[in-house]
Amino acid sequence: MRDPEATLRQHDLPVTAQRLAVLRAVSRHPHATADAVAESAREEIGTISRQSVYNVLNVLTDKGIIRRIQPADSPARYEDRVGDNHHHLVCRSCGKTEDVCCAVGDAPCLTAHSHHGFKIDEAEVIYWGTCPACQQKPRN
Amino acid sequence: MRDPEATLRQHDLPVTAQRLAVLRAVSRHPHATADAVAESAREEIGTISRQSVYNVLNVLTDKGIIRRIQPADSPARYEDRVGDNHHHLVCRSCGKTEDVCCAVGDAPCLTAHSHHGFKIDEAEVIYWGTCPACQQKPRN
DNA sequence: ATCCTGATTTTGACAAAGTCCAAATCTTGA
DNA sequence: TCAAGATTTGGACTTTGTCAAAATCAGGAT
Repeated sequence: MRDPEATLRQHDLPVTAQRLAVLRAVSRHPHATADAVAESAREEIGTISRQSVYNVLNVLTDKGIIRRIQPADSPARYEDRVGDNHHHLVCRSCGKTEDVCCAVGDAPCLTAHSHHGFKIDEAEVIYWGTCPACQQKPRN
Repeated sequence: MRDPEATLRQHDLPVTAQRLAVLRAVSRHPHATADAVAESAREEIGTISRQSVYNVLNVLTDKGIIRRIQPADSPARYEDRVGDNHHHLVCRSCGKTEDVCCAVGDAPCLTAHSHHGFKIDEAEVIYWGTCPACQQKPRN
């Protein structure tokens, strides 16, 4: 993220230490959970309440400044890479998450066309697998 | 589901009233939540503990007899349509869920190929949108 | 048909991830 | 510098699900 402060102002959000810290934490740690964001933010500004972390993450998500992803069996994760339609690759065993550029973003199966009368606005793809590190470890 | 009892036996699962009731509930109500399954099962057999509902749903899922889907902002949902690679269409507003046959199941973007060294075993797709009923209602 | 053994069910406590609310504090614009 | 409205905080609470121990049940052997 270029300039967190400018980003906040552009979206008419008062600039606070908490918001800057959370925004930078998300920027530094793509796919971090709220908990991890809180930890990272605390390293920067000393202290921030759990509720504020959620408040900030929610408002940033609502404004489209960050994106929330919610894979099964994982708390929500956040990233500041927004505006493209990239997808995710998640390790079933440890939760490690990687970005994946959709090779054929406009393939028929991913195009938001009408089905059952729904107005479709997004096709979300999650690739499930096992990361290199977990492939080594004995399967528990 | 053809014969719930036979299905249980085929998987070496002792047949119990609770398992039959849960299995039939999932069959009758595709995409039902654990809570909805419990309600439906109770209509059939009078009473079943919350824990048993979870026990049964978990064992059936582990055996591959039913499938669990976990869309963002929704409790887990269950369906007995397994073995094909169909995807889901979910209403952002009310959670209504529909099955979607992937038009191009083997499109490059959905093929489980290697990325970042991960061993990929599944590509999960969720289409997000607004269902017909919610398109009518005023947007709150 | 009855009994034994291991599996299943039940009950109640517990855990994780978030949200709600009211009071205190801070940002911003005048 | 100040007031007004927005943000932050702390604590209680909710939802969804799991853990553990005791009670009960299913299925095979007698």
